[in-house]
Amino acid sequence: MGGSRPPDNAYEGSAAGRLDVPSETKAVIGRGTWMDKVAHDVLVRERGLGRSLSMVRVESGLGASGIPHVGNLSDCVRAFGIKLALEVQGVRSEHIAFTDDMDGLRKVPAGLPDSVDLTKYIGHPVSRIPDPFSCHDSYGGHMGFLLLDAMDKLGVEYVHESATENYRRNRFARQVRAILARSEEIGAKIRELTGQEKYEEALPFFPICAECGRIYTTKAVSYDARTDGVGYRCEGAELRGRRLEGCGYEGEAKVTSGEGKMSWKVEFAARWSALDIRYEAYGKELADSVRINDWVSDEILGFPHPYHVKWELLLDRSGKKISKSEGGLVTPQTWFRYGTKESLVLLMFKRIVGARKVSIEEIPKYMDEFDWLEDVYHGKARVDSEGKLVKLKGLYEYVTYLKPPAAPSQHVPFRLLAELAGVAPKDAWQDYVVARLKAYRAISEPTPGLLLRIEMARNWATTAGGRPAPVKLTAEQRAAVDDLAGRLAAADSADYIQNQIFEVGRAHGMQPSEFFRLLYAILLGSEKGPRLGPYLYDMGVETAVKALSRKG
RNA sequence: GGGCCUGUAGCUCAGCCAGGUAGAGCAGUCGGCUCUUAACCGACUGGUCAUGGGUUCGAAUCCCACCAGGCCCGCCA
Repeated sequence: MGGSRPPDNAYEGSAAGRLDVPSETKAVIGRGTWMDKVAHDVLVRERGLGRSLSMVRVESGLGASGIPHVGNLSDCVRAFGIKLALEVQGVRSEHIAFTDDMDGLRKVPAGLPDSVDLTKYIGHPVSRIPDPFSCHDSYGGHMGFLLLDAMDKLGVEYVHESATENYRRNRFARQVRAILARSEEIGAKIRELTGQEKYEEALPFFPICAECGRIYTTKAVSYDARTDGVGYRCEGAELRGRRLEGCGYEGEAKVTSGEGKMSWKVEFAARWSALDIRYEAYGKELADSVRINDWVSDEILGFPHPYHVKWELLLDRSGKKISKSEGGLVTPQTWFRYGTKESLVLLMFKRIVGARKVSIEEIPKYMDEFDWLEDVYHGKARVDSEGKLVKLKGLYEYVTYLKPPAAPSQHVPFRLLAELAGVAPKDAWQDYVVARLKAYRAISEPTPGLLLRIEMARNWATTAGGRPAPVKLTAEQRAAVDDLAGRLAAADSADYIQNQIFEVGRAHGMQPSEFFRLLYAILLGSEKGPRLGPYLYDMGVETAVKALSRKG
């Protein structure tokens, strides 16, 4: 494959990430989703390159420098989706999840336990920093675990690799030697492609300082091919606008024994080559790094770079990039409190192009959309065209990892569940919701799956929806509410309470609708709510009186 | 300096990645469910798909240009 030119020269800025389909293919590829399209394009390209298709590996990267959020996870889940799509096309495939745990800690994220003073570990490889949660062998181990745990919960298959392990076992020996031997050429190329001048001076390798243990403060200045040694000085660096002073140590690190790592500008290429990766997606913030890595892979390592898809970053609800170091991020673990795994996988599989806003508020939408997809798949919901039907069925099949259940589950709109669960009496919310659903004839008996959803809906409604703020009442309103509270003591049925509300309202010169709004404001913090008679009755007379008597 | 995303009904958005008669929810209007909020049911109203070109039998969708808002890169990994 030496001189063969890859069909898409991503480092020239052309086709990377685009989904052009050859115009002659009108037939549906695979199951008709973007993943099938990508898998198809990967295979077309691989055939053009003449590479073996006995195993087509895809890779995703796992950041280990902070609490992983949904955006980090989506790269892994989508890579798994591509693996499934490749298998649909009849080739064997494997998903490598690669943890970047040799990376240095750049900033202490907010919201971590203070059992470890992390500020003194700034610049250290995260696999050599103690775990502030004290449950894993290192900081990086903990963060990596959170991602692997989320994948396990989602049922995503992967083969885990860690940077630390790979360097220790000297898995990149051939690549690192080839890169360092031609570092001058690479430095010039980096400057040409990105304007970054740094690697005209320094080698693209970061030794871990033998003296102070930090990795980003060192500058590699020489390479001896006979000894595999890199000479370096610990001279400090700019990290996120702040100066990190070096310790001044000068020494030599072996590139073959885990005493340092390559810069990201060349490390991806080394990984692709060493692990034989044929596909890897990337976020747009890495576009420049990927262009250089493609060139390094092709020209320095003689390994035609993997096919790429570029995804837009996931955004928070205000449209900003999700940041690990700021609060309010949606972790996979948070999502699972409010939504099913299918809802999260749907979010990730639905589209690859375009930005996605990710926030807790969106969860009901994905819950309901999954149910709808399930109905479409099982022929219980109509779709306008045959083409759309094929694609939607395909999407459903991928969300269920190509093992769709024989029959749809019990469907109740999630917002209805949330509404009911949110207003339900605190000590009997599940019974209350189930009783209401039966009354609405939404269900006859709840399945375990539905009970789980009710719990998620309650979490969603009580946490994400917020609690009612105290209401300020006029003297007249207070009198009316107190009057009602007084009459509740004698209540022996839901209907009685319902009727009393009307009577009390009128007795105090209010329109019924006005009085109802007032009561909803006091009880629920909203203008609307469930039928009040049964609600107050279910709540229990004493509790109801207490709730109504609460002073604003 | 380079690149990306977003712009569709009053509001929030879907549809765009593989072109085939513009959609949903909410809001509004009218009606039904015998006082009633919720829920539900029926109907109605509402969009030159930011703008201008191009390709096509056919464009919200593909291409080019342009306007507006936002983001990423040009420290670093």
